[in-house]
Amino acid sequence: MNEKIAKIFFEIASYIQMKEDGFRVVAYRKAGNNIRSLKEDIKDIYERGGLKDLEKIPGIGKNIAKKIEEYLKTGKIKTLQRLKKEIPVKLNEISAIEGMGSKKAKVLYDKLGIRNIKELERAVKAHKIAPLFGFGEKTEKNILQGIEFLKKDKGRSLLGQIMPTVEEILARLGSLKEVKEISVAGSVRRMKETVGDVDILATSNKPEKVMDFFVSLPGVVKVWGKGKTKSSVRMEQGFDVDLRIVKPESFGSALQYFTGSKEHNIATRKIAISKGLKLNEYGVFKKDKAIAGRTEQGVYRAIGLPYIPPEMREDAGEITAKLPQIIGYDDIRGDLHCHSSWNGGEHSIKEMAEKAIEMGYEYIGISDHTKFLRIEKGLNEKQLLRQRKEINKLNQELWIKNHGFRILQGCEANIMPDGSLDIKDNVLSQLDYVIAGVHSAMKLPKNKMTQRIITAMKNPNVNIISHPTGRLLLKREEYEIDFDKILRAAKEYNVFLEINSSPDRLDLKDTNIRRTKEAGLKMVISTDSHHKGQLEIIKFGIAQARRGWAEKKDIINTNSAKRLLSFFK
DNA sequence: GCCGTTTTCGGCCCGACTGTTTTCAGTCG
Repeated sequence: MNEKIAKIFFEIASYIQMKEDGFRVVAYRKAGNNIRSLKEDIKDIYERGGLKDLEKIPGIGKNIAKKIEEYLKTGKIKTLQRLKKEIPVKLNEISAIEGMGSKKAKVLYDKLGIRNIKELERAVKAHKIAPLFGFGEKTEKNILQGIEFLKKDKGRSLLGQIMPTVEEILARLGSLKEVKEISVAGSVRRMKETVGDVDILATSNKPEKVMDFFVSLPGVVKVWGKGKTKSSVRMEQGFDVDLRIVKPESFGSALQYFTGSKEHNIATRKIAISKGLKLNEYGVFKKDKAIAGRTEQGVYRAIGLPYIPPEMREDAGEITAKLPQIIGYDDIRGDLHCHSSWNGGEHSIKEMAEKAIEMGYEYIGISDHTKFLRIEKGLNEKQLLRQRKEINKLNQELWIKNHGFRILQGCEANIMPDGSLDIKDNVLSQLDYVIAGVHSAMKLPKNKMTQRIITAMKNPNVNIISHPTGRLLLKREEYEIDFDKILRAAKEYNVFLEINSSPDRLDLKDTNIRRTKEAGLKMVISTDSHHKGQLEIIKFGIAQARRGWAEKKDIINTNSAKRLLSFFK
């Protein structure tokens, strides 16, 4: 519910912004952000304490509290409906294009009557945009590029966005006594960074009952089809879920078949054929006799292959190669990229550390933004040194010592366009480690961008490059860099590349992870948490590392703090 | 629209970058 209500307030803010740039816009955005990061469902808060408790949430006053109540009671908010009626522009759609916001959308609507992407695309192609005041040739080109980019990923969602819903569906179905076995399949099981639809597989002696339950799950907005073996629904977040019920003796082979990838399946079927066998979703067959199918392990064994983890099933050599022992989901011993309340985040260093201890970590690295990033309340030299003192003090406290835990201090310094950092070296050298990252001027030409990052790597204080290629999934391309040159420099200057676990980054991506590993370099898996709950997204970074065939030894934060720090020497 | 050991009114919201302009608005982080 929180995410849904937060989105509505962001939407209201954007519609208001079409007309005016005022503090109301900021207020609605702030409310949206605060609702999004609530630990408790806002519905529960309301049901327990009514309007009064809603108003206790920072950024939420009388007015917005009332709107939340209105939504919880009626399922809509009149203000938003009125705004949409007044300006019938699909703002969500248009502002999904990089570089497009409320103001530009307003001009396009006023001058050309453009209401959605389709009309916008037509206008761009007819060159009606460039002559408008404030627009031009470049804008036209950028819009077209943005639209193409959106189309390419149309219908796909971020894995991290849908995962909570998937896990909930699995839990609900799994709790039915009629369900024997259950598993997610498809690209979700392969932990692909974006997914089209969700496939779930189950066995049951009462399929009708399970299907009845499935199509009436909370959040289902449309039932595409419902049968005894397959049902398909649309969830309110905009993705589809298929549930298939198969016979127990075929569960393994069906799981193998529906997990894919398609290319991996073609390759495995060829292997089967070469051994005089037949592999399909019902099992592995010798002549007409099933010799496997009950379990996935059995299927791979029957065709003479080792068990291949789902994350590796992309026909990227996994069939023929000697499989590495890829990193496990429990191998990480600490998180090095975490922001604290010093950056305006919700949680103090202590709270972040407590969460890390709860997760079984041995250390946490606090790496707050530095001064160039004003909006993130970036720290200056003085503040970093003050933070150093606070961390030293915390490390002396019993609750930390008793856990053998340690807080490390880093920072995430900004790499300026010339490759310099925004913090003086004599301060950087007093931290336990330094992350450097690009947060501005992302459209530099390839050689300049490459040189910029390499210059930063040359700084002897720099240990890690955060989100090295700058991509934002479904939104922004990587910036142009010569990745091989970056790898060579990383080796020469002993710098580690980050695998950023944020579901919209996952940067490095799987193929770059593999290249990095093959170049003989180690990496670090981090969350870039701005909130203690986000420490849990490490699983998406680990998944990406597994997709890139990284082993435990390739990831430096699978080591103890002591060993880890020795890598930075 | 929210907020208050200065306050119930008057602050809050910064800077770089881009693509437009010829001094700046819009967007993004």
